[in-house]
Amino acid sequence: MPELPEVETIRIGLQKLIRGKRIESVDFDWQKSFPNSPSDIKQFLLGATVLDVSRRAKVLLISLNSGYSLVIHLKMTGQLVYVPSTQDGGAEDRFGAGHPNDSLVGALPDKSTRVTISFHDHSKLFFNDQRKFGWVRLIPSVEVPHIDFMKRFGPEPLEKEFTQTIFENQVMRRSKSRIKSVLLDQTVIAGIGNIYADESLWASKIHPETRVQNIPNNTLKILRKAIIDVLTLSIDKGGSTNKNYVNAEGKKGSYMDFAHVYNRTNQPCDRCGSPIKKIRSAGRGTHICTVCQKEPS
DNA sequence: CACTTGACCTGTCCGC
DNA sequence: TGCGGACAGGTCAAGT
Repeated sequence: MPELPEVETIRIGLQKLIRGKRIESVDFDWQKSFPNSPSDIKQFLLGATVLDVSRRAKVLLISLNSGYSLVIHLKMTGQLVYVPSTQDGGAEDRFGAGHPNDSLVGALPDKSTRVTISFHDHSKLFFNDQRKFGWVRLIPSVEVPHIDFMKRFGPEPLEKEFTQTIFENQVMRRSKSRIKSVLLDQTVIAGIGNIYADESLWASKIHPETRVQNIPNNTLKILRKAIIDVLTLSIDKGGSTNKNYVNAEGKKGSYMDFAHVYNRTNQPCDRCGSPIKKIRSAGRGTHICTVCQKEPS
């Protein structure tokens, strides 16, 4: 899915676009994408107004004045795209002049649309998901922080709580594991996925298969800073569009233009010029510079 | 324990 | 051009 920077980019967009809007109707195409009962939806979603859009890890939270929140996970291929009503600039306007190349979505709904939320002003929010792994759930807002998976998330890497001490304590909980799998563990740090794990490890010159216990403390300092820098830069660039990520306005992110290893197999390392290699680590495709990132002994 | 595999799904790309 | 297999940003459960 979208990782932290992509979800955050969507959050920023939705906050601006849908806050204060009243939900008029909801349509589904794929029951598993939205498993709540029709009566819950009728009672707590229809007619409700959007209060706020927030994020925890890779989960998006849309709180409503009914006391419920829409909790959304985009997994691998989810998109949340807002389309204004035709009166204030509809699909033709948006995708026609101006930005012909930064959009990936055409007229909506399309074949991957799973849920459509229509607002009172006739604007719409589309939840698209090619692979159907993503989901939307309606949950009482006060219960959201107590859901199992929400409680288990580690610290937010871009919040003050992500101190060097906390970071070291968290990764050392898995001191015998390989660093790449630890970075992907959402209970250690929230929000890092495959792209940003690879980028952070390249930036700190750590081989992904290194055991955490063998990483010196000063290198862990560099790694924490690399994680923060990589995620911050990506949010600044509107996230990474490798395949089908788009923001709330249907537009691509440009972080892939700044990536040093991810999806750059055989291209020269930006530091030393030797070709980037693709290996498998933690069961995932993993990109490294074999010269800069020394294999653990 | 740590780690891998399979499952959830659809689509694309690569080699034959 | 067609076909089979590998692979894709995430996460969970089950097995080694």
